[in-house]
Amino acid sequence: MPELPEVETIKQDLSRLIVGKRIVDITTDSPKQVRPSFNVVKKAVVGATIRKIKRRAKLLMIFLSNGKILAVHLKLTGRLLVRKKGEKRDDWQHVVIKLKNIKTKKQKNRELELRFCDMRRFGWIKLISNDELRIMNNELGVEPLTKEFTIDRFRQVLSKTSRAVKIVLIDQKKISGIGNIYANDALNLAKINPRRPANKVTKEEAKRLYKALERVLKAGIKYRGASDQYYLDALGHKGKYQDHFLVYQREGKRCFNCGGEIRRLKLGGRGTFYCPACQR
DNA sequence: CAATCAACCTGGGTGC
DNA sequence: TGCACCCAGGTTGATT
Repeated sequence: MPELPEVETIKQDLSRLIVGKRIVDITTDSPKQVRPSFNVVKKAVVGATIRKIKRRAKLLMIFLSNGKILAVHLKLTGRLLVRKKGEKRDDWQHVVIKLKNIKTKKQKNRELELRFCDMRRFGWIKLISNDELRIMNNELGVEPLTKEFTIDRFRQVLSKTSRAVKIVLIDQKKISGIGNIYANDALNLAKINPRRPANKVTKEEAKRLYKALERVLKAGIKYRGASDQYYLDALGHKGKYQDHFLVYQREGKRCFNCGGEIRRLKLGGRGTFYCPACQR
């Protein structure tokens, strides 16, 4: 599932592959995923040049030369693939943004396609203005791995609620970008039970969790994301963080901290993996 | 405010 | 082989 490290990996790929290219066409067989409407988006983006790619939380922002922004959310099964024109259609390919290199003239192999693929079709591409970007930004919580995310800020977030600490970690309005995989693994690394009320996490534990979050998110980026079934980077390659999962999807296996047996429970409707022996 | 749940979708797995 | 069913989990929105 594309969380912060997966989206960051794609952001790095796209920055290298498509910045400076001009959008010459866009097509879709799933117009509901293009907002506010496919025709409005098409009118706005064709002819524009891609200036910059940014990530905010689990969102990718594609900045265009005309001042507009394409925000992309991959949700559970979205992919953004860069392919050469004419390459074989990808699985679940639903939106194609056709690109041309602005400087070179007749090199056919310079024509690229940015393909939005999405098995479950929960993802979306949305044309937004700078004002709308500001609003989205304000609705999202603090971004981990930035200087704004201090230990004090983290402790303040935790202190404000008695909800389970794992629920708070994945609440995008509190802290943004963390999803199920990295929340589970960070709690294991910090040896904290996912059901612990956030405001009962001690100062020492909060410090451990803060460091654990940084460590698992950076590991996720280093290994170019976690590919279970669907996640691929922009060139269609799998990530490798799944080979380093601490507890996620490791029910019944041994905890790397203490050798205990990893269990699974439901928390906030989602699968939660933890080691009952060392996460208290 | 918090908890629960349906909805948005599709494919993989299971049991009959 | 077919079919009904459940499950995966990011996000929104309705309900309790």
